[in-house]
Amino acid sequence: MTRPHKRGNCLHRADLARATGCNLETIRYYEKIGVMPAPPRSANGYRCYDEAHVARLSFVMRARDLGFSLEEVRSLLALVDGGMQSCAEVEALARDHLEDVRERIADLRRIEAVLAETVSRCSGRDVPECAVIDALAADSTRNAQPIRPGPKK
Amino acid sequence: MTRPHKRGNCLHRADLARATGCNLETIRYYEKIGVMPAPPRSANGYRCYDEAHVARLSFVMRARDLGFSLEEVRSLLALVDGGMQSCAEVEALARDHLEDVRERIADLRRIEAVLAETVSRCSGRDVPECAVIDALAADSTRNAQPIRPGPKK
DNA sequence: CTTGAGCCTGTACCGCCTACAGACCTTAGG
DNA sequence: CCTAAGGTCTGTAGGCGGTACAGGCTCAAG
Repeated sequence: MTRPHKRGNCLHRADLARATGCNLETIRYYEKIGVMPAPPRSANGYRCYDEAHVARLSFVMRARDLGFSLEEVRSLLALVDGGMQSCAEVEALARDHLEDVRERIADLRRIEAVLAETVSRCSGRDVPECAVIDALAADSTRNAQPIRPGPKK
Repeated sequence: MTRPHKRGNCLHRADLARATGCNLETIRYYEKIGVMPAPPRSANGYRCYDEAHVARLSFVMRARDLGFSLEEVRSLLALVDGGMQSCAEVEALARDHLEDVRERIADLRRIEAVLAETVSRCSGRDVPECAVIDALAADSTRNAQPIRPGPKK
């Protein structure tokens, strides 16, 4: 055994971190913002976690992996904790999030297209003309107003 | 004319904001972090911008729209400012960024697939069983270690 | 006894802004 | 001339989602 500190069947912070793959400090952070409950403490003041905490933090981590914001995670947890009369609410939350994800994908694909097209026009030679710079410098596609638009009340 | 304040042919912060679509406060922020140069001031202490500032900030905004980080923007600007002997360096930067964008898309598509599949299994009825919750609670796919892995090292 | 690991707390920092407080200046209207 | 409205200035706080470090305990092993 390399493990120090006797523990009365309780998991310390590092154990919880290892069990869930969560960063050590993040556990404390989640406690501070109320995503994880403040666990009981053992006599020395150490946090004392159990399997329920492992399950909850794993839940949180999986939700985060799927891109749910902490606010969304909080909502999910509230629905789970609240006896969960309704799968429908959870589903709505997940569908909203799915919509967000799809929008982000669409945004990135637009960016990808512009970027790929631009890069493809690069000569690759060491000359002062640069397609990328030109594309960025060209006053096209951006949504700016003309300067001093005249009497605009 | 609705515009207050006489200006000796100089653009004030709000003018620059309007001309570029940039947020007013962000201009000050970009100056603070060195992405925009500190402009000359007129007698009253107001920042005094010109067309060159409009061009530069537009450049920055377009790069940001394409998802370049401010650090990357700084590099692009340095290459532009440095006489630009080499389009190759700019191209490399843009290609790297394109790679990043593609990876982010791939990540999001994986998330989308899981989310869509999970949501599709929802009953939609007001019942305690919920495919989303089950999926999040199931101790599958995440990269955690077993608790107390015994003598390790 | 000393060393080292692990834990505790609080706080600062990261990127990228955004917003507000409190002061000053300018201009138009009465 | 005075006032009100709006622009500008500065510094600083907040927000997301953490991450990291300093300074101080406790604990177990050598």
